[in-house]
Amino acid sequence: MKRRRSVARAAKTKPGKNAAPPKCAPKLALGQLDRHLGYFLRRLQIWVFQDFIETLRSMKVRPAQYSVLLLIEANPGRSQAVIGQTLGIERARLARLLHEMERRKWVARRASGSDARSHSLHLTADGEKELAKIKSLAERHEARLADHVGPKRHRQLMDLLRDFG
Amino acid sequence: MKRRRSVARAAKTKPGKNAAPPKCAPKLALGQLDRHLGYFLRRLQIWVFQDFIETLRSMKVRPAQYSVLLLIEANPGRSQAVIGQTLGIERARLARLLHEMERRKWVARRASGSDARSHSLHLTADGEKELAKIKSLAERHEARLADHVGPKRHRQLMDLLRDFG
DNA sequence: TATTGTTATACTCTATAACTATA
DNA sequence: TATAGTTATAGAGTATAACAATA
Repeated sequence: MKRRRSVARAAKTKPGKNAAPPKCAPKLALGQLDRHLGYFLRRLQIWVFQDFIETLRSMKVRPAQYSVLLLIEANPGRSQAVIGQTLGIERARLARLLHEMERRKWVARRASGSDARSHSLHLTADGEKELAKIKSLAERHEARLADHVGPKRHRQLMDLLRDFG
Repeated sequence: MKRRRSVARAAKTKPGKNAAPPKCAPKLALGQLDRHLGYFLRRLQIWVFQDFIETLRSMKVRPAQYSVLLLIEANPGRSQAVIGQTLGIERARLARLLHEMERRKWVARRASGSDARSHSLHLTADGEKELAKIKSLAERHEARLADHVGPKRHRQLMDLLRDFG
């Protein structure tokens, strides 16, 4: 043993794959984990995020960005505070997120008429055009998800989760 | 406006609350978000993690650590590779996670008899004692979760999510 | 005094690369 | 050559603190 303190210093020799290989599942006992809804929720959530990110890689859009774009589209002119509260995104984080989307010319922050402190958020023409493409990829992702869990289970989960909260 | 470049430099005056206030929900239109299972999955997942972390704050145990402890308890002697694959935790991250748990004297890494490269993982007596406390707190969290979504929905979600995968 | 948006910092988590010891 | 475990680093995401402008 003794494998510590002897490390890489940006030597760069070969690519070297390190990602978790598919392999056969080892099938361990889950113990108490089997009684935690959060565990199963999280397993599926990981799958969803990975598939979403993979499916939308060409557009370089992450789940949080996508949700912000959709919310601005459905509620143009609202403030950052309201968008952030609805999605549960910290206003500090949302500020940086929007800065990036402004840089990409997808979103415009205009002065609010009623309150000089707040910005009113809008999609640009470019943003709307790009969002159309993004939405079609997101639909492809959703179809894959329905296929992954089974169409019936997909519908049941949607019903259960949507009409609470 | 013009609120950029004029910033804090560890001035430290007052605590100042910055966290998202509860407030009344602004009730925005969700648009296409309403058709994405991942969105609702994530909303609930965020609630679960926050409640779990809060409930187990006194033990300083996070969800990933908890899942590793349970899996070692249910499968003593297995290797890091197998534990990590089962939980979907990168081996790099698991190594640091276990380093921390070893420091706390909850987990012991022993040499494997069959393969000198791998470690076999076990709970220490201390680890088992602490895990008992942790599990009782985790049960309290699970009860709160059942209360949050409703006992019936909790059971339905568990059934749907458990028997797939 | 409180709120909106901003920047900064620290920590967790994920992903990847590179290294060692061993197979 | 491949695998198990380690360390390092970079990027998201979360949480918190502090600030300027405004209410």
